[in-house]
Amino acid sequence: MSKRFYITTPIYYVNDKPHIGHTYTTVLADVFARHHRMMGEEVYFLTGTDEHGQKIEKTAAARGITPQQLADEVMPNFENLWKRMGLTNDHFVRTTHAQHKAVVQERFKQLLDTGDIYKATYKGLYSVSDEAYVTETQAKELQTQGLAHQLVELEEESYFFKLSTYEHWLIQLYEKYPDFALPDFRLNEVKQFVAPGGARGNLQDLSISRTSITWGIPVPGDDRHVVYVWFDALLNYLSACREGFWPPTLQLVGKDILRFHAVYWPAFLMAMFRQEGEDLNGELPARIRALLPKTILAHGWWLMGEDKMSKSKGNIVRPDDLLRFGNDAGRYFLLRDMQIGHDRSFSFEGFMERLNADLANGLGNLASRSLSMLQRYRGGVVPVAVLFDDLDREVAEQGRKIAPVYLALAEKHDFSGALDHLWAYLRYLDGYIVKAEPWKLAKDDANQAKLDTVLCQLYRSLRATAILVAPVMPELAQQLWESLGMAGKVVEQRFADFQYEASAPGPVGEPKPLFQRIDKETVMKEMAEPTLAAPTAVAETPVEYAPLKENIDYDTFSKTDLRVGLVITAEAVPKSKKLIKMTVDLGFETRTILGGIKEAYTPEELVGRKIVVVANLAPRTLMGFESQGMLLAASDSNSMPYLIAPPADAKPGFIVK
RNA sequence: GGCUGGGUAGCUCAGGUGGUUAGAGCGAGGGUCUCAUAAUCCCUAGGUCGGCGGUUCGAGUCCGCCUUCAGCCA
Repeated sequence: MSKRFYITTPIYYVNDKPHIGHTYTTVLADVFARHHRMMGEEVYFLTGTDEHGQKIEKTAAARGITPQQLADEVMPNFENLWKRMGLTNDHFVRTTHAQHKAVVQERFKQLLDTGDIYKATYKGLYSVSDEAYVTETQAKELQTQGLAHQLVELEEESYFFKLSTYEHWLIQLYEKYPDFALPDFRLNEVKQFVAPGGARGNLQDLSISRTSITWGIPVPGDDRHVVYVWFDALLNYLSACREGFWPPTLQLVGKDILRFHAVYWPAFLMAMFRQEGEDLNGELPARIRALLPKTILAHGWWLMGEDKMSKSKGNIVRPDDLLRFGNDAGRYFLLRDMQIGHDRSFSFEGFMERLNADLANGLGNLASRSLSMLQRYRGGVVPVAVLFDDLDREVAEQGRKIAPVYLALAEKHDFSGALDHLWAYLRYLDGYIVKAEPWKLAKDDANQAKLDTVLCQLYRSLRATAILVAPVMPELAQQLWESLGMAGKVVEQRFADFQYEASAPGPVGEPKPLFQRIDKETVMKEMAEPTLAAPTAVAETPVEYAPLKENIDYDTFSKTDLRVGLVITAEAVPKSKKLIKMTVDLGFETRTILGGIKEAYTPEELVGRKIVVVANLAPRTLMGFESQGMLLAASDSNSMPYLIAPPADAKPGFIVK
């Protein structure tokens, strides 16, 4: 039986709109899956959606539909995207699947029976505005912002998972099997969390149920409770596992959710799989280790410049931006530019430069010139290399090494390094062509054997490249494969069977451009057009409609004095996450106004903008500054604020009504 | 505040255990070839290797302090 490879992505929250982060994780998983299939392994590739929780419940209620209807409606945002991108996930799990619910309930009950889950009272600080419990750190932050009044201490009955029981085994897992979580600096963070400074007894038990939510999986035997997020979500990897594939070989996660995957998740599994007589304070049994995921791989984030992406800054990169030049181009870029584990800033220009340099000028041009010479000088029939000088020998040597080195780097999860290495080789081949000058050899009968050698080596190198990059760029690799006169599907090739010097089967085809060079300036111009006041287009995900407030009469409304204002200066308020301090010209006077829009707008982009101001609002002091008014912005509870913008020719001081 | 990890050419980054003129890719400038997708190839970057001090015959490379950025602290 061949080796098995079970790879997962996190399940994505259905309410989110897919962005480059989701795309990156899932593409990465797809590349791994394809790569391991070409290694001859049996692969099971799982992704899906997380569909429970309060947000879904609320949004659905506001729209007058059931949470399930809402989930059904938005789930395709993900599933269809992956289909459109040609991803090869073997299954798409939803936490609303009956199978999943059954497994969660069954496991919950099991752990209830073993005493790993118990009922108690949950106490914590609850943020009224966020409708969620907050952490100590978050609470402190709110207090420094003067928002302490939003916090209330709340108590509710909850089921707890005895996380503390597994501290010893967890620490052993990290110490003895450091490849359990990668990269190593992320594992360190996990260790610090479980045992800060090596201290024991820091793990607190985990609340895994809620009575305040109804949209979720009922706790077996106590349906006032619903299973809370992580015990529900993480178990998808178990509930949707295909027979015979357990445990997961590689689980991809963003760095933000590593902790849940590297602490809670193995602890849940330890609790489920442990047997009588196994000492929780002794050695971690090898039997248990073998039932836990082999590796959790945490990747970094795509940033815009220094910043995280945010919806209303208009700097969020959507899958379609990435797919603008084709699926394969996007895939290549994601894999080549992101070093796994590290953050990376995205720029559209960098994206295009990478594609031009590597795909058009690099591989595309090399294939084009090689194939064209094979056609022109040898009628498309690939000759056999017979005569080798030092340069040819070196090229052959490099050629034989390219696949082993590439595969070794890929084995270490380093596709960026592998592609980098392969492209260095392609550059080297361009140099080889210039040194060998096949166009001169062709003119001299005495040099025909030498010309054969050069053409043959180029052919072999391209064939190796087509196979190696097939998991990353399946379409482009197939096209190259066919141009080289090879039959069948390149993805059906097996790395182990590959031989650099294998003979060529058939005449090569006409060279077709593998990747069309991008005219950067034209594209940038096109993209610049539609960006106006609204930073991004309307979200595709359903808006969360807040319930209407009670009616008021006209007189009440007319007491509000709304004015057009022009932002003259703007600066971020130090130590505040949200506030920006602005000087606003109201025509008849100038005001200082503070607005909580820092997450959505930078001070620079505010200057010169016209906004709408509530001009007769009593002044209020925020973070030590007096705000003499309030600005108007639109949002739902999911989105960043969108500033309300008067038309360009409205003058400061105009009344808005 | 505690614990990590960074600050190296315009940009993105390499630089095991200290040792001659600090490297790569991209971008930019100049030149070349003509098989090729105005592609290739060659040359060109005068970088106080964040700052100060120390150890050493000799330090991006070790030590201390400072500064700054990022991550984790349920």
